[in-house]
Amino acid sequence: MIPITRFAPSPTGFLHIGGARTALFNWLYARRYGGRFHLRIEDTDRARSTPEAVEAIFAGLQWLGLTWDGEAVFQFARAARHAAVAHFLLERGLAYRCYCTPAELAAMRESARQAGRPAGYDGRWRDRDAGETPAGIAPTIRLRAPRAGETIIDDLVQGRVRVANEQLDDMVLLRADGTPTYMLSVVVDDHDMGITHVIRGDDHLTNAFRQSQISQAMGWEAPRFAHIPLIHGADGAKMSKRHGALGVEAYRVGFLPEAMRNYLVRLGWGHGDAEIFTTEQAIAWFDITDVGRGAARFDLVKLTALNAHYLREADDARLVKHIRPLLETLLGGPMEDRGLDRLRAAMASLKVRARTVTELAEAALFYVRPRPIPLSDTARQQLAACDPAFLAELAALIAAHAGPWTARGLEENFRLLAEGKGLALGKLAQPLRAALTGATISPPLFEVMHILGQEETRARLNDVMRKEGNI
RNA sequence: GUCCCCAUCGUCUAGAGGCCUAGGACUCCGCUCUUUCAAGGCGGCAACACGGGUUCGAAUCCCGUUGGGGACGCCA
Repeated sequence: MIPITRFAPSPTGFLHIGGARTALFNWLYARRYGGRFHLRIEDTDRARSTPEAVEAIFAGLQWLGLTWDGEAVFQFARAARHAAVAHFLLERGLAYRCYCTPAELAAMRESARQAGRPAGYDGRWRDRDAGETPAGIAPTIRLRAPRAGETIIDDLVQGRVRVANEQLDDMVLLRADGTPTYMLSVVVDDHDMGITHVIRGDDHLTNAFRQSQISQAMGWEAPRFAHIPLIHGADGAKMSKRHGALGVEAYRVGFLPEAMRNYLVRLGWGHGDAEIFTTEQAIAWFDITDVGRGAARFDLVKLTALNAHYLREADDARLVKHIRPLLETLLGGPMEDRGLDRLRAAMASLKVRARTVTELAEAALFYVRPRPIPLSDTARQQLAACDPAFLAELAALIAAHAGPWTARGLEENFRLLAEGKGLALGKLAQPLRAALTGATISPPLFEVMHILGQEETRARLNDVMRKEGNI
């Protein structure tokens, strides 16, 4: 069977990390078996759905590279079809009108709970005559669900799960205002869209029982279900929009999409000892039946480690482009071409030292800062502890540097000086590093000097000497 | 309260009865390399929740306990 999957978020907030993984699994499964992956926006909650959230979902999926087939389906637009299905069931006697008020239902739930019974609707309108209908109350339409027996789901992840039908109540299909409920809409849309595999969070597992009852009533074959475990936060509880989850856009600045994909797919799924692999490999290896049943915790530290890896692998020009806006924000203005040239030259050794794009930008900042560059506290201390005469000596060496201004040539020169004075190379490298980068840690010093150029190097050292001399 | 699901190092996982004195990754700690910091290389700490079965043999199968999670809406 060629799978047709779907990701069906409700646009009531950002696309959160758990939703992103659900989308990823659906996408992976469809790709793996040459099927199709659809996007359906479940916007039937008119009060809470927003166009901004729809945009956030589109943007989040696009960022992750999870392209969907065809046009996104907006569920609300199909409300008439959903209502028609409800009426069809009503006519067949497979559904009925219920005239309970919300207050009555609340009281029902309360007393059921007190009595230790399942807290659902008791079916009091299930078999009443039409003549008994109260005036002035708009009814809902409820499914006439089976009362005996059990409903069984053969879940691709959870295995065979069964529940006694007496645990399930007669769910509302159509609200009093005539709009369909989620439960109905999902079943109708999945059917109409030809969805073969419903891959979603296992918070929907109990919904699957109800949905399969609707399918049954309509005489439709229910899709295969695969309920994947939720992602939990660091506290071990469900991560959701309502509970501490961040939207994927919160990660877009600092993380690479390939890192996020790799991280997310490893949450609940693995392929032997494989830790770092391409999306193509993931597609080739992925199978929904291999997904584990235990919930996984979201671990930012590991995501960061993965991101560091992908940062090192990433193309230099791409990263320069990526950090440019961050840098311009830090700088408070546009960057000169000269700065871009420096970044391109420096990126190779900058990127191996950063774990996030944000860190990368911060570490790159000294290259593009206008003089005099600010010094960190530790850099300042190192410089203050330095004999001004020594700094002058370094400056002289720089000014007098003959031959090509290359990392290698500079290193040779400074090694000679160090040897002549009986000093370790670090003794002269550190004050220079502090002066040129404003920090005590940086990419290799002679590379920095090379990229900065002789003039800038000389000037930065001078800045420091003047200031130190004035102390 | 009722129902459902889950349970291997701190975290993510490998493991589908003997290959397990339980493997990998992240974290942490050493060592190495080294002009700083990284990266790299080498090494280390660290787990089958507990109790019963089944079996010649169980991390792997069954039952129970405990712990965790989820669902119980005219939300999705």
